[in-house]
Amino acid sequence: MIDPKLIRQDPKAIADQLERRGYTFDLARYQALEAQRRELQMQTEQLQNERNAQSKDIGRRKAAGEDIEPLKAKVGELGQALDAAKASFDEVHEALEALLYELPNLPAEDVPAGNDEDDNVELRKWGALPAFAFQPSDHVDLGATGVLDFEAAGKVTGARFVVIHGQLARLQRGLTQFMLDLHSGEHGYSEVYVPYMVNSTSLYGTGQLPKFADDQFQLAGEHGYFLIPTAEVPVTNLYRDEIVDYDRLPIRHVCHTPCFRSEAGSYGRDTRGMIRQHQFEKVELVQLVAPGHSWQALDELTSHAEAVLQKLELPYRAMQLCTGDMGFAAAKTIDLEVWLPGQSKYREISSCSNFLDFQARRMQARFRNPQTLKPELLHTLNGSGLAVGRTLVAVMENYQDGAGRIAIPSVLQPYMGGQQQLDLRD
RNA sequence: GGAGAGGUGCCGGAGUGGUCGAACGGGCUUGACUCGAAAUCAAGAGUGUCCUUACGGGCACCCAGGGUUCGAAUCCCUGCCUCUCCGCCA
Repeated sequence: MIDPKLIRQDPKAIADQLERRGYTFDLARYQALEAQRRELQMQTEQLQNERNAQSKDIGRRKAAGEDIEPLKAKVGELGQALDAAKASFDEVHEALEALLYELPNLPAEDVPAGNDEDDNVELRKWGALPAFAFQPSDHVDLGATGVLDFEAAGKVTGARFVVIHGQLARLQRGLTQFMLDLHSGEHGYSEVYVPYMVNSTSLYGTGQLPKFADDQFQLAGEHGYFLIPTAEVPVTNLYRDEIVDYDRLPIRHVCHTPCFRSEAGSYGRDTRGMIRQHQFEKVELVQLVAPGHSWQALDELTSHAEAVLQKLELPYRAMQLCTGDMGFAAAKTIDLEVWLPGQSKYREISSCSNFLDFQARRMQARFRNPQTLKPELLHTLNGSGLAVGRTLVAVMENYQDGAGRIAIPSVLQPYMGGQQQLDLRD
């Protein structure tokens, strides 16, 4: 969440910055609530002060053997006034908190203004687009031999799931292994295994709740746990309510999990194939760093995700998201889009964001400043490195040979028993 | 699933109704000693929040939420979590 002090200091400036990303901050409502909060809080605390003082006095007089009954009655009345004041304060305070929890992060200054993905800015392109001597197929047609079975998934579960068979399933596993090995071996990330279900507090921490409850899968039953929409949630929340030593920074984790998303509100989109599924595999990069290091960390994290695409020799471009296309918690986001010959389009395969202290404030994820010895909020970042399902799609489409086979990128061959190609008809 | 024990500050660990934001020990900071370090000695230091230009002051926080009371770390209820034993089980 945005620093409440900052908002109090200059609500108009905050409203202006939020307006950049298309969010209208209800200034009048905020200012009314804030004025009430201030008044009621001062009143409540003063009453509390009085009650505390008089109760202590009772203690003293009792010890001295005095008659305390009249005093007890008097302080009892004070207590009732206090309860009433406190109830009003709680109500206003809660409303104010709710308002603040729904505010998206402020976009960083250098984020281009815009409404949607059409206003995103291309930062760079990498790799030559593959030239085919034939009309390239998309992954659905390539997998139609049965290795990608959407019908079976529909029977077993429903729409937006997939069953992957044989060598292709192995290739997806190989991709996952390759990414984990690369990030942990060469990029300095520590691998971590986490629960695939989380409690609601964790989702508040990273910002999926309260606003995006519809995007989550919640389990029935007494716990009401949620299936994770991304490893970002459990991994970042590892540091909720923690004060980490400065010399442990930066914290870097790589984590492979399945991700579960309801995809509410995207009913008509990407219904074909495995681009948009309710369940997909992802290797996630998460960093927690000292403030002041986070912008550099974002560049590094992005380059780590790019390294995967480069080693797989998949052409891609890096896009800076405009204010209107960024996620709720992000101050700045760079998307990586991989080339998909089957669609003749670049499609998102990674999204790398700096959240500054927005998530850390919600989570109270802090470190101890070695100079002041005081706890301060960390900065959090994350990015896909990469979305494995979509990477599998990209490998299939870019490495197809027009005869039902796909070449296996050389970095993946060790994970495929040394095979150089894969026959989709097997 | 059954039975029991427990959750206190950065860590360990006292505290069973008032003067307890919390003994004691460790760790930490500063100073003394030292060429320097270690050891030792002395002093200091929780977190959040509100008011205040500041100085300073208030309030809250002993797992969480309720309750009893003039007053709760301490008593009662509920929940969550941890540990031990029995049963079951991948």
